[in-house]
Amino acid sequence: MLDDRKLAVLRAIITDYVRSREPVGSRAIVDRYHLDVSPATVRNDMAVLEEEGYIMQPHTSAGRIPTDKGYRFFVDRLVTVQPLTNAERKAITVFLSGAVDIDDIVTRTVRLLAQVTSQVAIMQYPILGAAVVRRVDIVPLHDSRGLLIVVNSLGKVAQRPVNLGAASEETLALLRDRLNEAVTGLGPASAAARLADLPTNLPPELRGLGAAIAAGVLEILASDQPTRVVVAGINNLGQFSDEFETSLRPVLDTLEEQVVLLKLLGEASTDVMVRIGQENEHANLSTASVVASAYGVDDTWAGLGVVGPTRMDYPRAMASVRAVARYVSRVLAEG
Amino acid sequence: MLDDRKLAVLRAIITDYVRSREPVGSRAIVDRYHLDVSPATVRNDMAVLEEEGYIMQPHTSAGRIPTDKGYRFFVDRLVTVQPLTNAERKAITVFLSGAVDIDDIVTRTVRLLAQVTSQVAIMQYPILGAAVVRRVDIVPLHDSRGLLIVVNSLGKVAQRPVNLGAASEETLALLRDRLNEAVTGLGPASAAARLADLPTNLPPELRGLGAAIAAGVLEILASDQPTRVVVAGINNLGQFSDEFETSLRPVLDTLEEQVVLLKLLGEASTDVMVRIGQENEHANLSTASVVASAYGVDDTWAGLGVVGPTRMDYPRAMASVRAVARYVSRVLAEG
DNA sequence: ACTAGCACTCGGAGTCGACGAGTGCTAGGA
DNA sequence: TCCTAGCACTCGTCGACTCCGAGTGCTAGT
Repeated sequence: MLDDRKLAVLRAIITDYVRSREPVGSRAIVDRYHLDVSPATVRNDMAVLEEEGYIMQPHTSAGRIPTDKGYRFFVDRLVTVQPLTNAERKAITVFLSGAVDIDDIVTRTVRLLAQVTSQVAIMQYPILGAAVVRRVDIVPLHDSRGLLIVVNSLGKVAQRPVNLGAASEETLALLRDRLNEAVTGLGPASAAARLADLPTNLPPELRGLGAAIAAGVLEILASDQPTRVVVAGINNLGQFSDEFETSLRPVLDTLEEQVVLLKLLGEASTDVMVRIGQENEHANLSTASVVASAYGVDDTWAGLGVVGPTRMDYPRAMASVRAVARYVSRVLAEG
Repeated sequence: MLDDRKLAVLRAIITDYVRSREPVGSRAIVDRYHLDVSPATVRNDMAVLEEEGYIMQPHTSAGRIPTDKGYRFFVDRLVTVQPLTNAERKAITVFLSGAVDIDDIVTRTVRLLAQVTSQVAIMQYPILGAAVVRRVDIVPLHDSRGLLIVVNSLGKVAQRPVNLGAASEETLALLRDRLNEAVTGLGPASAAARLADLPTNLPPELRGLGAAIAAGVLEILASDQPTRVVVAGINNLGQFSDEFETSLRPVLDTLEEQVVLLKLLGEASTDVMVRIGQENEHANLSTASVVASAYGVDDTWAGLGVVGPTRMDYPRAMASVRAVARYVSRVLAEG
């Protein structure tokens, strides 16, 4: 149905249109890609491609532009993801290796991705479900206020305020030791189970406080799930100010909505996922494409990717997203 | 020089222009503000105002629009900052009071500000210089990797990776105790001084590790200064897509540059600071205005504010920024 | 000091036609 | 059967032109 030349024509149309944002005509194709046929032949091929829904004419007497379906076909069948250049790999590793903690890793990664793709980058905080608790701490601040701190094996530090009443430093030290004995080295689920028993093993006068603290730690363990999404490179949308024709308003709106972004990234696969235009569930993104991948360690994955106009350099975006996902996974595993 | 009526005319021009984004003519003013004079009289006044540089004509036969100088005069002399409505106050307190930690306070505040002003909101992380160290912790993760954690009296938790070599848990417990004895209750400066002595008070075989750890804690204390800036409400720029006529690209670019934003906010005063158009040092912001205020507790202040087109509802923005700064200061002081 | 009247300016919207890129179709050739 | 040359046709873009009206500045009069 689609012979090699037709595929070449489709590829040429997409490539040129991505570069120039202008409809591509038959003559331009034979010129720039020296196919050894005449424009008329290409026109016939284009008629077929249009019939099949891969390309369309914005106006009767204009060249063709790719449809969502065309991009999809291109991504599925015509793309060979080229690996990044050595310089790019180098830049990535250098940039990521300087990070001092998890927050920093995330910030750097998302900025890096925005920069190498010249698109808006989004990244979900790592999901740390598989991590085990390394330490629990109770820190008095002032009056009866205090802070519960939980550190896990991946270096993630979570905290929550707690009311300590009039407990003495000795009392807190005791509680702290008991807590650490109970949960250190356990995953969230088993730690939660142990916490339930904690108050019963305490002297009666400490049970109230112990229960409050156990509840606080439980909250921390539970609240680990709804991770945040970080965005970078919104300035890159500037270059497309006329791209998202109905102004880029809806896209900006969407980028502010954590929930939508989380959902987007939740669909990321271990390789590379591409959602093109209308394929996105969210109406605001019907003129946008998302390229995302999963990253993480062990069996817990979170998403990361870029958002841009459907007219996007998919091979490049896919390569960059995949590379960054791999490198950040490695950094997480090591650090 | 400028009698009452001329001031009224200036105020009318600014008010109408902010609403409609269209040049304001003499007839429109007498109609909408029932001054009891004829359009011709207003025209004479406008001629004077233009001579003085407060307003200008975009085209020979168009109405007038305010200049930066006109806005400046308006802000300095004509604005009476109305307090917020009760509903607004209520919304602010409710929204902020649900925060669980400092990160959360910042995130909520900046979103809130973006929402009530319908502009882009920016907020510097609180400067915690006056806080005292509450606890230092050393947490082994795996292999020789570990994490240093410093908690201060405001509940801010800072962390940094550290290489622990082959130290046993007992060794770490000893170091931990010594560290806490040394610096708990001290401000950053005096804590830093004590840290220098720490290794000399240790058994010889621990001095190396002790020095490494002391250095890490010092880093944490020192790195507290270059605080981050958080941005929210970029989607609100959508409504001004034709406002920043040369596209909003430069503004978006600037919003991604932490350094510039920090500098902007560094100038915030305890009441409200307004920078209009060209008054901004950064060239990218020459068509934008910044309304900022300082917030904080004790004697340490950080900045928070909004960025928008020079055509901005200054009275409203000023009132909102001031109110939010005050409420968040209160929340910080309490929590 | 204000106002009525008037000539003038100039941007915006609408019309028109030339231009050209690109098409689809048909007839002829490998 | 597939490709090509040629050609008539479509239609969007661009510049030139006109018209309209909002808004002005000025002058003379109250």
